[in-house]
Amino acid sequence: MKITIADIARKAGVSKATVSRVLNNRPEGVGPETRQRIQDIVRETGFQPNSLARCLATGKSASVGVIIPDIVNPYYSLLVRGAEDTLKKAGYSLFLCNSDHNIVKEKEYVTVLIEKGVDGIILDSAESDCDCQLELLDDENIPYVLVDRIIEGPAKYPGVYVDNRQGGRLAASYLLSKPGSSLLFINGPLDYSQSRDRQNGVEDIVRENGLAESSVRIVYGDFSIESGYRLTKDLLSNHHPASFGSFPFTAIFTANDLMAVGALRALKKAGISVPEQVEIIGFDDIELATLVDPPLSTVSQPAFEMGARSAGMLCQMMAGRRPRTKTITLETNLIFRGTTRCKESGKNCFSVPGH
Amino acid sequence: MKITIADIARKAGVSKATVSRVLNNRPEGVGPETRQRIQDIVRETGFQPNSLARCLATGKSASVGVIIPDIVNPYYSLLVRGAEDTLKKAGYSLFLCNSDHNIVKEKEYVTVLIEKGVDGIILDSAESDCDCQLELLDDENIPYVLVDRIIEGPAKYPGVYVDNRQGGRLAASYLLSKPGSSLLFINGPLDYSQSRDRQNGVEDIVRENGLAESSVRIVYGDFSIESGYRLTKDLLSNHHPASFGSFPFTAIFTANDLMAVGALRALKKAGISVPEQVEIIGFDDIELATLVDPPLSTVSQPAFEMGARSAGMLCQMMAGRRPRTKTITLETNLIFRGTTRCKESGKNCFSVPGH
DNA sequence: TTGAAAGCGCTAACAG
DNA sequence: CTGTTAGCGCTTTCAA
Repeated sequence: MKITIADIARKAGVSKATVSRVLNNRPEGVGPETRQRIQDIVRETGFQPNSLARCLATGKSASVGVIIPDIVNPYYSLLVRGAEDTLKKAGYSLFLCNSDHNIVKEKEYVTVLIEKGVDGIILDSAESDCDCQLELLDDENIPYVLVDRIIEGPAKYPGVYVDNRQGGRLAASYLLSKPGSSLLFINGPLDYSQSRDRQNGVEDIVRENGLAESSVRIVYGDFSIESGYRLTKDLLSNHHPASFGSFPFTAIFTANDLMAVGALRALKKAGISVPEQVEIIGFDDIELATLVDPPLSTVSQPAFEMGARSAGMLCQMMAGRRPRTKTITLETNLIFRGTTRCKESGKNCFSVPGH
Repeated sequence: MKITIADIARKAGVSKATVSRVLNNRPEGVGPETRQRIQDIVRETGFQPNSLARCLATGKSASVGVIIPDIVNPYYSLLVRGAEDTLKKAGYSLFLCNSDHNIVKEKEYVTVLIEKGVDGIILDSAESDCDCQLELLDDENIPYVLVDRIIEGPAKYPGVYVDNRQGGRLAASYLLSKPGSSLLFINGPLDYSQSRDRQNGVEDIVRENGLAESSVRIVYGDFSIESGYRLTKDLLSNHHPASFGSFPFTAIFTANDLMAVGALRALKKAGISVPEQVEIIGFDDIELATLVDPPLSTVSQPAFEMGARSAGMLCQMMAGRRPRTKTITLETNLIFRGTTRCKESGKNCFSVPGH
């Protein structure tokens, strides 16, 4: 950071103000040949303005913070990618922050980001019942948009979500459509709003179709492959030992793909064929879903788009415009692959046999 | 960004300088009770110093840029995670930049980062024969460390790499250890230094053991699952059609895990059993490697550690110390899983049968 | 059309 | 121990 605007001004025999004007492409206030001369000098010298100084002067930093639980999780890395792409187009840089699902780290990051003078924040919060970070942001008047995880509170916060309840409905409604079907729902921890919503979705279906309570059993994993495996295996061994090769449910729905992969593995190991004997539907549609054998049917979440949309919304807010809508809810989609008997969304998979 | 150091100073009845001293925990120069009083006021008011202003004054920004090809690739996200963790500990924030393997974008980002006043840059470069970005950095006297990809040039650049040649040797030496073995090496594009090095490694083994040239065949994919699949399939169908269920090589080595997954799939589809008929070794050790069936044996790269080490090195440089070593080369490891007949590193898998 | 000057919020000598 | 005084590099009135 050697050469400054003052150097350019001196070389061009003008004032810093004039140089600043051409640097910022202000149409008025500079004669064409003066402008040209300055531009030439800038090019020759390879001068790069110090954006820190500019930010100090203007009060905006052209950077935003993105706080997510963990970039290593493909769902979040896709989301971040979506955000970065649209942010870059709008001229913003991105501070990446991994909270590890830890509300303390999350708050630390919010503080750091405020100090850095970010113009806005995209927050995938670690906790759904705590809005103290948001108070900070509100105090400082820094725009933010929530993503993925809903924070409950008196006020409605701007955010981009996916319709998790609808996703739950989609899966349950397919899996329970055939008479006599029964469902094992491996959900995530209930302190995630996503888990609660998805569960509401499957309960909707049970209720709306007047199904017996016993037709669905809900257990809780921790979103890991291992927990999906273990929970499924537990049911296999607790089941009557004589019935090796059978399973007490006709289908499994899991709150993410990783647990579905675990369940699939447990079933295969027990000699139960998928989807012939048991159908499986996951949630997320990560790349891995297409790579297991058979490829996993799943409820897809548009992670990239969520990142992009939240960034777009934030840009609006940073530009001073109130966004058109305070929250955006994206659709989920049921993707039929190899773990459901129905293989394509095109066919009418929901029709009850015999009708 | 409302309340400033001047406000605090006024409230405490001292000068800005004094407030600055306690803010920065300078031990000397402030009386204990003055210090206490100021700290109290800071706490009450929830004052957060503007780090932009601080940076302008000190000339350092406490942030570094990380440029990688694509955060969606699990290898890079792990690397970034490693960097972030150690950077955070040292008090730095991280600007994330995805270059998409595009040298133009990469240069853009280098420029942006310089303007942002980053204290340093970690660069996983998109091109191995272009060092013009580095000139920029050198001009500005901004420390940087290269990672993963070697940039050739007159000077040796500071960097953290993995011993790709050694990785190639490891795989080839196992795969070619048995008499009569032959190897299909599915490499990546040769304009990647990694590809060249890995190829050198397998060629080393051929030469050192006096094997026939024909014992290894090299083809080139693009690191995608699809290319691994296609390249393997080509060899299957070009092979004598009558010999369905056989393969012209006893083993496959691929330059990354994704292509190995593709190869595995092609083989399975052709009814060739892995590892009984053909052994496979990949490269990288991404999570997916453990999830395919059978789980993939592979040469592991310590992505997280590479990120962490490069960050550590950069911190040294940013602190003004020359790092102990200019380049760090990390070891690769051969991980035996299900696609090799040998299943554990513990056993002497390299012994020639009959000895 | 251009320049002078006053900051943006903080740090860092240098004096008291 | 504490205050004064300059800046850091750029933007932005307000005059000229």
